[in-house]
Amino acid sequence: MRSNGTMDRRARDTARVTISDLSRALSLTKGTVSRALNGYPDISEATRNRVIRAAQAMGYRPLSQAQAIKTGRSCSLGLVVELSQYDAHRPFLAEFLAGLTQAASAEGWTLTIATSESETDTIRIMRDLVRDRKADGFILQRVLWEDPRIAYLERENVPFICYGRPKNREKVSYFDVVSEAAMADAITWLARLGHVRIGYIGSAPDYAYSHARRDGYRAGLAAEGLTYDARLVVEGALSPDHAAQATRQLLALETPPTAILCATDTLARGVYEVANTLGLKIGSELSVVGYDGAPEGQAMWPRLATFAVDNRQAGARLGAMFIARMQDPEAPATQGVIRATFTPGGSTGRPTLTSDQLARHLANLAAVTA
Amino acid sequence: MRSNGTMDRRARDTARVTISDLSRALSLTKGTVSRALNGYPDISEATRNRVIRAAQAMGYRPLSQAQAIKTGRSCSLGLVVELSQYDAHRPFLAEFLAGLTQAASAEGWTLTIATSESETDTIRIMRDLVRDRKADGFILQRVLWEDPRIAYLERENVPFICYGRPKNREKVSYFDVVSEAAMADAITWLARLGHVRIGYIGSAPDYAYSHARRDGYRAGLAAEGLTYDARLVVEGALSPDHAAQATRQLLALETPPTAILCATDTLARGVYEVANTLGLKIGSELSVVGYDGAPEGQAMWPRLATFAVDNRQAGARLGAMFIARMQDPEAPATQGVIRATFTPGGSTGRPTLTSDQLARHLANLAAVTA
DNA sequence: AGCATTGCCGAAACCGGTTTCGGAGACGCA
DNA sequence: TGCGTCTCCGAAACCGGTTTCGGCAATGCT
Repeated sequence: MRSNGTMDRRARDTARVTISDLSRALSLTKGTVSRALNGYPDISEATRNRVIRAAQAMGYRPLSQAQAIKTGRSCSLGLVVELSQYDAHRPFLAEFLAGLTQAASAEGWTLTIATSESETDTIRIMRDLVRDRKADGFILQRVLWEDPRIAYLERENVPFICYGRPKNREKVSYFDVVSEAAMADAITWLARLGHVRIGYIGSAPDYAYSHARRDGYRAGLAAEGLTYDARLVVEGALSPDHAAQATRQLLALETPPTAILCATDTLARGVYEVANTLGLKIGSELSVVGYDGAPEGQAMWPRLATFAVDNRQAGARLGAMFIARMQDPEAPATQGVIRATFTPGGSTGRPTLTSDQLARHLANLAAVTA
Repeated sequence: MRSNGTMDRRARDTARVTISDLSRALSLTKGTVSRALNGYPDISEATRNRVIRAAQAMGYRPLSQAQAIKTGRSCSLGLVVELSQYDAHRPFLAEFLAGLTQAASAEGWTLTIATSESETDTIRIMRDLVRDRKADGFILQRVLWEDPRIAYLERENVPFICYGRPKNREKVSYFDVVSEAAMADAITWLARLGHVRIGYIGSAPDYAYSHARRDGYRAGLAAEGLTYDARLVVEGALSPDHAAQATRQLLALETPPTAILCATDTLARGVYEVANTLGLKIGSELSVVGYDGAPEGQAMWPRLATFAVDNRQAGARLGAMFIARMQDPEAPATQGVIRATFTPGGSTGRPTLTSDQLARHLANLAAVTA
């Protein structure tokens, strides 16, 4: 048994070709081979090529842990996902990880992932990870408008990159989906259908994306020549329940919205819930638009019109940007964006009732229920 | 700039206390300290305690990468998630990772995660990960009934543990949720409501869980004294579209089911879709039960009755089991299970129509539509 | 008292790399 | 021919640990 184990280890070890094997085969010293492979200028091109060729032929790959103890870099990017009460289920993670790991493994990097329960927990975990050299830096997702993680990492001089655009974004590297454009597009879409009063349910202003989406909503109204009415806006919703309450509030207005734009698909669930219990027909008597392209939107009936986010591409871009940044720390902050793509659904349509008619209809429905 | 970077590195390095620091403070050699901490028998209890106490006081934590190059163990467990066409969105991942990383970090381990696009890709990635010592072993999720990953890892003698129970499970370590019990419970629940003809839509038999759920369905029928009718069973569904087709097939029977049990929540989406387009009232004219407790079930209307799976606990248990196994490789395979918890929803109710009445009703609806 | 054990620790090699330093040889130039 | 310079590589220290080996002192035993 025991001997079996050791035999296996030995078998695996002999399978691995070390820098000593390589140097022996080339009749060079370890040091020379190392410098040749790492691009030191004091190696002639001839021997450098000879070394590289031999390394390739023998299948040599440096053991990153051995490098790490001298260089301090472990070639692994860290991701600490914070499990808050509301967005733990967000399924974007799988696709995002796919992109990240793909970009990482393309460069020979790996992804070290950890989870935390709170903000302070996150920072503690990040500290431990860099201290133990388990991560050279971090990808920050769900960035806050004023993110303590950014403050911490900047102070400690640990490399990082954001998925999202925080408040003071000039010096930080980020990648993001421009959801403000999506929100504006949604307004255009709804306005062309004939909607005049369009409500908005936004999420917590702590998050960076909340700002972008709210701004997009206002920009869209302006572009379509619709007047902004503060009563049509409810912000700070995080769960379907919050959104349901917001929906009831919006529908209780004397001139209620005929369409509601939600900052996330999850919030749209609350709108559906209220509409379904009231007996309001979604897609005609009330139009709804979400954002995220989450599978829950596909589970709704009628299917939720929303904006699909390519989280995989985001992950891939973020990973590539991060690694490039680690390669050349002198380079300035890199920034990039993509757009979300609209995916229509049965949840929008021409308004069959005007705002006034809708108010009366709601009164009737309430009377029937009572 | 450059000097800035090096200064930071030095600052971080001095912050880290090495085994040499510790040995110097104790007036012992590195070797003695190392053996003391690693439980070698040739160290007196007195000095061992002295060392441990000092280590704690000085905040010494061995650098895992340095250990790894000698021991071969990197104290990181690998997870390769395979992004198949259908279950990529499954949101279980976040909770599962939470459990895994929690268990890992409790023991000072980390989680290295990678993604792959196919089965052969997965095995290639696993091979690279152990070769480069980025993972000491693997957690296998979504295990297949006959899983090539298991065959590979057993052959290569790489430690692993399964989330799920494959075909030949005697010698493998696993943890699983006993979905067969849930399926049987679902039958009981439906039978008590008055359902006699209960359909079943199962997923691809490749997956290990498909077997458990199908068996549970049959066991439930037997327990309730209901006869098994092969025509009420459709298997091999992977997407809502497949499930929709299966639903149409079941409803076209001369004596259609008044309730449909689905192997997953995702499949239930297909049932809803057909019912909604036909105008069939879910929860009265047709009852539906799912499995997984996915958020999409909460987005459906009426809310899907399903079985919630505690993926976090599963992750935590799997992580702990794996690490324990690595600590003592001689130990026999460990195995454990938990049960899913039923979460009622509006999708089930007493059948307002018998099977025959439902068939006539469906004929009417079809006539109206045509 | 003499001798073989045993317990406990130091010394040193080792793991797989990186990095510094110094020197041999080729070369240019007077 | 002599000398300085430059190119390129070897030698060796180092990183932070682990593990083997050997020896000294204290014990047990006759």
